[in-house]
Amino acid sequence: MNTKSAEILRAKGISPSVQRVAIHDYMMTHFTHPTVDEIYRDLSPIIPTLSKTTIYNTLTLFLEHELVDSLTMDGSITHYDGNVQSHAHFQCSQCGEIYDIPMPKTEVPQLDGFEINGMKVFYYGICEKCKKKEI
Amino acid sequence: MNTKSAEILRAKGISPSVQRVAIHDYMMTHFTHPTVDEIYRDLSPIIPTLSKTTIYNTLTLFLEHELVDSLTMDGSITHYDGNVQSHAHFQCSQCGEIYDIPMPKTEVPQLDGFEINGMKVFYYGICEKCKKKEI
DNA sequence: TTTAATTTTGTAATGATTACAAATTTTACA
DNA sequence: TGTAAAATTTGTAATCATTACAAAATTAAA
Repeated sequence: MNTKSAEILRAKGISPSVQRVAIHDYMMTHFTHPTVDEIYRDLSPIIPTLSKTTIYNTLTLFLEHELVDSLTMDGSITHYDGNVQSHAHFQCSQCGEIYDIPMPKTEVPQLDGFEINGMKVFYYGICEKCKKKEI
Repeated sequence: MNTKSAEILRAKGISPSVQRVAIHDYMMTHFTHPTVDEIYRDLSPIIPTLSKTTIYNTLTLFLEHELVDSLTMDGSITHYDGNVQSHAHFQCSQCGEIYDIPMPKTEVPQLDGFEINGMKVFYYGICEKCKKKEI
């Protein structure tokens, strides 16, 4: 039971159950943009009764409290990101890996009457590793 | 049978079947970011035997030939866009509608050894229509 | 404690997408 | 033009991610 995660949850008014603390701690130590399945695979050995429904519920709760972010870069699987600082993402179309990259500076679009409260920037291409394999 | 669409397909080396021409023509006249279901709903009265599988296959083919673009803004449904010119998108979190907006100018990120060949920019917020309803 | 509220769990349902094989249509060319 | 081969479409079934839901377990409150 990670005390740091428990405190962060309590500070948000979220009661720190074993599952929530474990998932929060996982997200704070794995900035690998995991999917629900990956989290389940890694945590179920530690919490044998853990169910995927709990992971879905918990991540939705964390999203509402802005403790995590979600991204769907390829139209099928939702990835979660424990890094909620502003940054962009790059996905390699060869190996599928998602990399964090700095958020490019942009002017805020002028949309009269629209309220903007979020932005996601995705880049696509081939990563260095896969580039090297090509040769 | 739209001649213009048939020609565009032929120019790409795609044989212009009735279904492909109809779907292409639909995308060139409905810049509403339709889903497969919406396309199916609108075209099946015209082509009664049309199947969703064909729509999926055709859109995948069009994606490969860069005749359309796809976007998954909310993690669940894939929307297709007949406008392949560079532009960004805004989705209203209230009504779900997707708006085209100009692509903001950005510096290209410096990623040594990475090959970038695509970029997607999504904004989220509340659109003018829903803003007015709030009052 | 006892009760109420919250949280988790497992199963079933849903919804989008893909696999696949049969049927149909199109294309190539004799 | 006729025929065979290739390409395309179709419908159904399967898959995969996600959600619904109600029962069980846990936690909090009185």
